[in-house]
Amino acid sequence: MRDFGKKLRIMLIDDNANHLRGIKELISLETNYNVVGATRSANLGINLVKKYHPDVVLMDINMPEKDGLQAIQSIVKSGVQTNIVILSGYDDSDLIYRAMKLGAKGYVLKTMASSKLIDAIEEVASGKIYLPAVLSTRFFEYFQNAAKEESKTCEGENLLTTLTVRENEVLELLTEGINYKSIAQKLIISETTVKTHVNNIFQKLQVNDRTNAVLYALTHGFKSESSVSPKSAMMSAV
Amino acid sequence: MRDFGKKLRIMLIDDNANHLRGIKELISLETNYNVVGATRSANLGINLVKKYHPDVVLMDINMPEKDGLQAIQSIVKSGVQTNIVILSGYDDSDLIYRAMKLGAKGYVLKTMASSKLIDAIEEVASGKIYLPAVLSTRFFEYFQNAAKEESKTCEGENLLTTLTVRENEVLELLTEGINYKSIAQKLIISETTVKTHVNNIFQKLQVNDRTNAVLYALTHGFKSESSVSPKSAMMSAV
DNA sequence: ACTTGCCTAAATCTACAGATTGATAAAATT
DNA sequence: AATTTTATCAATCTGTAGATTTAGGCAAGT
Repeated sequence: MRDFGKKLRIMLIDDNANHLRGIKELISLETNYNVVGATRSANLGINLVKKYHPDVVLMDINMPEKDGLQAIQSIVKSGVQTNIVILSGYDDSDLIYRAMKLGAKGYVLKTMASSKLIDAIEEVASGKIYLPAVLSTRFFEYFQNAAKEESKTCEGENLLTTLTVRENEVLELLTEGINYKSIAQKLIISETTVKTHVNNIFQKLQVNDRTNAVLYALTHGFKSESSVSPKSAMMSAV
Repeated sequence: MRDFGKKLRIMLIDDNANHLRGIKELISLETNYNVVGATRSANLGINLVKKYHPDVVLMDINMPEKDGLQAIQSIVKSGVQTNIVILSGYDDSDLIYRAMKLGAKGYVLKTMASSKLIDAIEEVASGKIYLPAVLSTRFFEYFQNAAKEESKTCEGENLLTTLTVRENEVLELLTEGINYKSIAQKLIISETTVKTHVNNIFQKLQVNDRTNAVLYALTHGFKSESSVSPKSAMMSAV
């Protein structure tokens, strides 16, 4: 939680000198903020963040030297506890999506009123997310679209449901890339029995080999019985 | 875009009779809304939505008969163009996450001021997302956490980067579950060359067979060169 | 000129995958 | 009681996967 007794330490990163100065002046007007760094270089900015651990980082996302998204990643990966607010000229849904996915806590357009920037700083500093309604809508455009695409692969008579309990067990081991012999040992049955099961699985999943069986399983939401917590495994797009 | 000349057609689904009545009365106070249906049954509600195509569906997410999340899924799957606003007593981050992922356009807590509900209706009816700041923060708690978990699997010296261009091409075909002969035909090289590449891939990825190579590729964010648009493939958690 | 890395390829060989057929016994359905 | 499904196993056979070794051509860097 934010300590109102102390000034918020803020870091600015923007390759555009004019913007940098403008923002700096804007923030200087606020008595309870303290600009601990301002730089036009993304790489330098990242190092400064690591050194000074600011409460909030205001960062442009369009920088020539280093991609803003990469910069977010670098800072997040570094483990420094800070709150990144993206300053962007664009409201592309996928840019917003990626920035937020990488761990940005706020996103503000440069065209927005400067008061929004102050709002953003306050919100993220107190552990909240700041994403104005317009940008939130943009974000969800991408997010829900991606989710829809994904759900398509799970649709249409999921053949996995036709598998018996035993076949599920076998398939689970198959998806771990284990060979017949090891599967037989793990399930304490003979290797030929395993082969029988695997063949039945192939027929049910309408594939010809284990690689395709595993692919089918993974792209159709196969979950092992044992795994209680459904591991999230959203991917790519980053 | 919303046509302000016509009244917004609204559907209510809430298993709690008192809530249902309360919301109905609340909405009736607004002159430009038209409640085209109100039911305590989730299943009936879904059918009513299919029949009457309301502009907005206000739906409780805690219903005994059918899970609210499933209800969202049913409506979205049906292809009916409508905007679902979730009414919930809980602000669990994963509940919000799942509801939004399934395609809900708004999320309002029952404890919130009734004016928020009106706001939500207006926003979603005009194609926007309505997610109050508190709930947005909750949503991103889950979202960013999931993304972090995911990124872990991609971390640590991604061996995929060590692959040559050609090896990448071969690996891509491997991940499609194609055999040596077909790969050779597709790349117009001999089968033995393919084997050589595959063996090199195995060594680089530190695996012994194609199944494990494919598994490694899929769990470490393998992307083919050709795929321009990064297909999102976020999964599970639903 | 020399080294290094990549793509290509052949030959050989072992081991495992996968197809096929057939059979038994228990369990669940009807 | 009769039938179907499931789980188990055996034997056989073909094909492919994958390991290994050797090697030529080619491009890029030292």
